[in-house]
Amino acid sequence: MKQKITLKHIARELEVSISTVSKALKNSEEISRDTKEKIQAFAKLYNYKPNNIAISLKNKRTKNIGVIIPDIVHHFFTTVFRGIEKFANTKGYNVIVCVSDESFDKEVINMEILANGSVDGFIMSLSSETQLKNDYNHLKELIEQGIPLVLFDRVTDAVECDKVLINDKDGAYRAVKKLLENGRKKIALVATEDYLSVSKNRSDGYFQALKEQNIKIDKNLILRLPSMNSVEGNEMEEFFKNEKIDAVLCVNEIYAIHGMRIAQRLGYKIPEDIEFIGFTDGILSKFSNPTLTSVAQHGEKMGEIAAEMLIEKIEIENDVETYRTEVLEPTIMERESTIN
Amino acid sequence: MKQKITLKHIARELEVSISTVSKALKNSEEISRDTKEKIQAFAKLYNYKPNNIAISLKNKRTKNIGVIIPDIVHHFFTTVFRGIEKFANTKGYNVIVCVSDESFDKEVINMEILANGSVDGFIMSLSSETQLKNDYNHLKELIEQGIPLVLFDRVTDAVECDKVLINDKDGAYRAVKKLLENGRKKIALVATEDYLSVSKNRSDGYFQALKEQNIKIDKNLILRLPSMNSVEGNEMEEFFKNEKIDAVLCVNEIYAIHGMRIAQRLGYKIPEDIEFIGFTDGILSKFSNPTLTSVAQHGEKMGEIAAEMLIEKIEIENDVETYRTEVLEPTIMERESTIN
DNA sequence: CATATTCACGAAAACGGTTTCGTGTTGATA
DNA sequence: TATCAACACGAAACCGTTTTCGTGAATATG
Repeated sequence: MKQKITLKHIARELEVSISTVSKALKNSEEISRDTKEKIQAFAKLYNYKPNNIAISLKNKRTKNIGVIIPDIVHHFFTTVFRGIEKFANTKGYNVIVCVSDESFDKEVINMEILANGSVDGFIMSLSSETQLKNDYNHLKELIEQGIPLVLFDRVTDAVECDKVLINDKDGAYRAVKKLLENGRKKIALVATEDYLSVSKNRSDGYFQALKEQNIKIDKNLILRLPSMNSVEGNEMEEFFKNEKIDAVLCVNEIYAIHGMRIAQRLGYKIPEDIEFIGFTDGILSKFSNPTLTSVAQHGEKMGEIAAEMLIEKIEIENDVETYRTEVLEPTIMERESTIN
Repeated sequence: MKQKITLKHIARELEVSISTVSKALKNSEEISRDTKEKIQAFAKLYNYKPNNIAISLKNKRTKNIGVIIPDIVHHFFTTVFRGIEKFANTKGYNVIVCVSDESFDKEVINMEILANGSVDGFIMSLSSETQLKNDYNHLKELIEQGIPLVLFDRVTDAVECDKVLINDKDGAYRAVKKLLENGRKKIALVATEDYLSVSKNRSDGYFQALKEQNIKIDKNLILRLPSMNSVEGNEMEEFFKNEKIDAVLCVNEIYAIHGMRIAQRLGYKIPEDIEFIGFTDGILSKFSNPTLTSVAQHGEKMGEIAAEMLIEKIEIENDVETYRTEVLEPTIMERESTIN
């Protein structure tokens, strides 16, 4: 087992000082050609690589960024992560991921652990519990300490920092408008509780599109489900039985796919009898039967932008406190579940 | 912007030495009650938290583990990652993720970067290019340096280290056996090229099950596709047109879902005319139409075990070089695409 | 009263680098 | 020959901890 070699080893072996070795390896003008060549050759031979931790301690830069997301087994978050990772890598940064599991406490703990020197900044999307509690002190403290933070997708107005999100409201608005243009009259909305910022925004878009056409909001056409990622229970089945729905906007893929299956079982033909549009243009939308028209959120792009914003803040010297909010426009991916 | 406080600050403020502060905060017996209380109160007031980097440098332990996977936008890998992250967190470890993107070079580079002090050990799944090149020197060097490594899922016999994988061959074997028991005669296999260890093992299970029933392998019943995650081109369509296939085993979900759609378009009824079984029991299997019978790989469990193995190796003092290979048994999740 | 213990704390080294500043040697210049 | 700059290198501080060892003062012991 050959141990990692350090400057000290090289210095001792070559009978020079540590500083000389350090300078020689950085090709400093201070050191003579001969000495440099000797040291560099030796270093290459023994495959010397500087210790990242020591360098981090010295320049107070870790070249790590912390990413805190509610869930990793989730197509949208992984696409964002891919964007982050790609961009970060090109800039020489590594990514430490923590999963908050939609829990406020975990979010806080993860943040505290990483904030003590492990990372140079954070990219995060709020856990649902955090949004429910509406408590953002951990984020504010971070900013107080001068640690850069970029929020994406699930953001809040309560803290001032860089943000990147998609225009959820507009996405929903355009989706509903499309359904209206297709002649649909009874457009349903399947959403989650409103404390989730994205769900609220999407609902707002739905309302606006209807209002513009002077269509009264029908509470019976709106279904609110408790959990984001599951469709346990038969609320949805009851919902589709009771109504003469001819189109549905769902705030995520799972609701839409599940809704389509129920509709099909109940004898509806998609898209002839009932049209479906979902959010989160993920793998399910592309492979479902029929394929699902879906509002694409451009996760990878979002990740790239978030990483770019963060690294810019990290590497900037002066701390002018100016924050940007980047809003991406969603794209409606038309597939078989709507008439196009 | 309040700066992070250090031992030095506390020492200066309270007019004691740094060592005294350090000891007091660790509740050392060496320090008097009075002094300890004073220091601890001060530290709490100013929210002192030790600097992780300094501690890492001191004890040569980062409490970070590096995870290198071929892709993050991939259900199986994310479930494994979740298992790793969960277990690691309970043990006080953080996880740095790098994506190799199926590229050998990226795998090597990511490894080298992290190996210089950033992590205490690695968990990884080989990139396809690495398996194709069959070059594992980067792994061997790692082990040479005494850095623990755990390989999962896509492993190799060429390097000695801890491994955790599922019995792919047996999963395929049992899947095919089930199809045979259902009376199927023309069972097709849709796989990738054989250099991917998992695809090869699954093919082997397919062969074995057929051989046991003295069924001759029919090359026309085997389709090999170039890419893991895409189904571009119409090879599959041609494949299903030309054959009198009555059952299909696919080495992943995407192939299976795509195959089912084509079969349906061609007028087959699933599962009456043709049965489908896929691998990777992911989100598609649960939500496809019909739902897909699938070989579950227990990714989360796999991740937990990998993390447990790694952390054990990290924290063990003596370096007895004894390696384990843990083999998980897959589970066949029966759904609508087969007759159960 | 002299010596041995205990107590409470500080000095300093160490982890592995970077960087500033000082210094002895060389050759050029006056 | 005395002076000076350039050259090539080393000493030491520093980043923020931990930990060993030493030490002065207070107390206990003979």
